[in-house]
Amino acid sequence: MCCFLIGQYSAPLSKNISRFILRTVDIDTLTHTLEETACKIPWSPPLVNCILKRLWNHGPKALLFFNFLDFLSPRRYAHAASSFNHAIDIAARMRQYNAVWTLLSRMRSRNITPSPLTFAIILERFVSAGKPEKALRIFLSMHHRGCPQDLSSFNTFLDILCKSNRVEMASSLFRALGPRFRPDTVTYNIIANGWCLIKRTPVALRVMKDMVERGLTPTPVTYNILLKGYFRAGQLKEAWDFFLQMKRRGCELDVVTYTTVVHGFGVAGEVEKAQRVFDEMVGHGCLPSIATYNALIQVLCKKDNVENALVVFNDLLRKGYLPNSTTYNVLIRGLCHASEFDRAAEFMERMKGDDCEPNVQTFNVIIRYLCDAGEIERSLSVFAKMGNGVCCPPNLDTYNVLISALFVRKKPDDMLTAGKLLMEMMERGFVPRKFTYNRVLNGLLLTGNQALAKEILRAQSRPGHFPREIRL
DNA sequence: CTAGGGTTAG
Repeated sequence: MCCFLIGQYSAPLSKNISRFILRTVDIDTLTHTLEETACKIPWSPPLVNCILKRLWNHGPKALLFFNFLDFLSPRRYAHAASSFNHAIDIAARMRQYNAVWTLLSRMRSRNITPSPLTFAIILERFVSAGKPEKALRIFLSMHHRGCPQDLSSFNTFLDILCKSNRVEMASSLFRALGPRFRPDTVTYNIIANGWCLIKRTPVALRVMKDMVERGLTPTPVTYNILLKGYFRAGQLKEAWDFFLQMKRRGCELDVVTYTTVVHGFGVAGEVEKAQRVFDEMVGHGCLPSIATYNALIQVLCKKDNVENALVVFNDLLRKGYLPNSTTYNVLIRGLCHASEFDRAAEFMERMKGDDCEPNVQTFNVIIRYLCDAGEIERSLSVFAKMGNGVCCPPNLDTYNVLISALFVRKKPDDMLTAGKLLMEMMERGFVPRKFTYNRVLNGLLLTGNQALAKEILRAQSRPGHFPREIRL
């Protein structure tokens, strides 16, 4: 009963708590209030995870909150493994690697074994921060930290490398360690997909052949990977032939296959062909999913016109499909692209009715297009609608788009705004690109904003600062 | 977060 209630209320409760945390600027007030109210809140892992997700784009506060709960007596609350994973993910994204290791060892001292997921998170962050060799060392030694290496963690690591365009490294690792882990179909699919991601479809085909020679049977997933690869590489004819061959040979054509083809032809400008494949799939016993609709809508927005996309949107509603946030974001982008900002705003309102709240992407699209149209003020007011980060915290993209837009007109005031945004993003735990950082700093110095420049320099010297370095 | 399809421009 108790669990049921907590589960039921954890969404609104997490919203209130995370709003309070985001709103409170003063760290001592924050800590005191948390201390005073902690005993009245029914902490549970789902609730804590919910809050951590809402604080995702404010890393320092997320870690502060995590840390606060971690120091309550274990009788009152003890973090679950999943919460540790979230905290580790957040720390790693802020590139606070010391904090990552501290959290990992604290996890073990609380008798929680780091799971393969914990390591997947760590490996992913190191690879995407441009440190694949470091990631490799971590992978090779993870059994010393309580997590065994097996085929599935090997596959995960290969996949992480491939998704960050490190196929060559994945491939040589595959050759070197393959015998030890006994690769399966999944392993081969991951590597083939890796080559497809960098448009090397012939190599992907070779991997597929190797797989067959090794006695493994390709699955529908394998074929879909290759099919998508041809489209991505711009090999339309090969893609079409491959699709026909799949049909001829009686391969299972599933909804993913059709979505790939609709999207592939559409973005290549062959809208009619995309539409035809979309129309024929039902006759072949395959119902479109919302993703298929999203693909078609995006294609019409990009290569045809928004009004036709809206026809398809109304059609899916009539058929009883539930649009998701991607559906709305695609349409909103289409409307923005046609400079229909007011109608875009209408759709943003409409989202709320369909229980998909506008998300960061929604805001980012509108902010981006407004900036492109030179409407900086309007863009900033949409940014302010993110509730100063209380409703929908901005992410790295939001700041990047806005800051670079502030360099277009040569207004001194814009530099001041850019400086404030840079300061804010750093307070929220984002690591600005060197280029952005230097550009804003120079801009501030040239426009006589020495004070703010100094403040930024001070903040820079203590990374992850809010309002002082988070101690773990 | 052991593999495949929809969101961001160029």
